[in-house]
Amino acid sequence: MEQWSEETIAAFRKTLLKWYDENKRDLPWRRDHDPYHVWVSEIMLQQTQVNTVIPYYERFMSMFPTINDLAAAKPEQLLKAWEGLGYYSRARNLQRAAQEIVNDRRGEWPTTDAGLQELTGIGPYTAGAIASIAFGEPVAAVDGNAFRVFGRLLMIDADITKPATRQLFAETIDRIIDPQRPGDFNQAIMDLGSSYMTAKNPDVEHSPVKMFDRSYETGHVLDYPVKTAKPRPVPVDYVALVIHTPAGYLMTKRPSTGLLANLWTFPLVKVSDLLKDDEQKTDLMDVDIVSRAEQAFETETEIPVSLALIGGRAVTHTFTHLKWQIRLVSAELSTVPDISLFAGEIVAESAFDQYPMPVVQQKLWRRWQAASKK
DNA sequence: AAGTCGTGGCT
DNA sequence: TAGCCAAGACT
Repeated sequence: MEQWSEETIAAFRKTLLKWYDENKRDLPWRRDHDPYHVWVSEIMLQQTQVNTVIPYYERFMSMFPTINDLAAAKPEQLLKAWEGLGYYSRARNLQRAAQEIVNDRRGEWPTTDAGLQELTGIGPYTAGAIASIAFGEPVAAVDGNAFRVFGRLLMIDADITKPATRQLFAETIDRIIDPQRPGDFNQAIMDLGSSYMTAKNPDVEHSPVKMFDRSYETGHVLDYPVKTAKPRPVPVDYVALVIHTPAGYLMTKRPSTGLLANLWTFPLVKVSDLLKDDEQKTDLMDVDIVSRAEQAFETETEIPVSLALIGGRAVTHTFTHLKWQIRLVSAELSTVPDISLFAGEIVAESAFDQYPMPVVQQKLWRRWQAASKK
């Protein structure tokens, strides 16, 4: 990898910050340096694009204007505000950290990189971002942009998917960051990484720092940053149970840990759980799926139902590591059953907007609506 | 160290 | 389409 002289570092800072001063994006969380504003935006922006975050951020700040409002909010209200944004543990950890600050620290923020990392949900990147932007600490904020920008500028050959590599980048950037304007420096790197130095279609020719870009000079822009590919999502078959009663639909709240924690969906049964140990999934016809789902459902709930398969292709929903393929089966009940043994509620359609539901449930609902209107 | 944890955009 | 990719943290 390249090593920059003090002169090069000084020139880079000047060039980068001049460009930033003239071209920085006007984003809702850049109106001030309030740590609460910086923090909420940084959590939302984890693995999420700016354009997706903006409306969530605006709505969130109107619902929870201060950290005290967030600390005191009902968890279900918070989850509703996060609905559709994904990585829902972020919302839970956000409130935990708010309570840590409000209750344990008398409302006083830690003001250092190290202190911020002690808060729930704040890791090395987010701590660096808050410390530099809100508190002026000259510390790197090593996110995907920093990996990409400095990986290319300096042609750093370390694999960024390996945890140990983060330290190498942090040490490298800590020597380059402008100690007078660390927050602006880090944000300038982010703006650069989302404009001229994107992953797929970079425009280095017009980049303000192209003179500093060793990968451009040598024709290896797209070879950086170095990373190993992630495994493909694993297909998993499910059956969704659409139980309609005069009072509404049977809905379940997912467990408080794991995928889509605490969100509400139609009851979902993994098809492999319906099979005997020696049976192969491909041996079963759809009618078998229905009868077995029925048996499993009544065993668990004692709710008498007669299920019918909703035809057509499965609803598919892909997560980072899983690909759910869901077939719908339905039952129309003329009376409201006793669900006291069932971990869920019967929810009127008019009350759906009060329950946080993941996107996959919204897909199932649309498919059910389309099928039931035929 | 390697898996887990969402969603939408883009090619 | 299928496969990346996007301001990561936690276990």
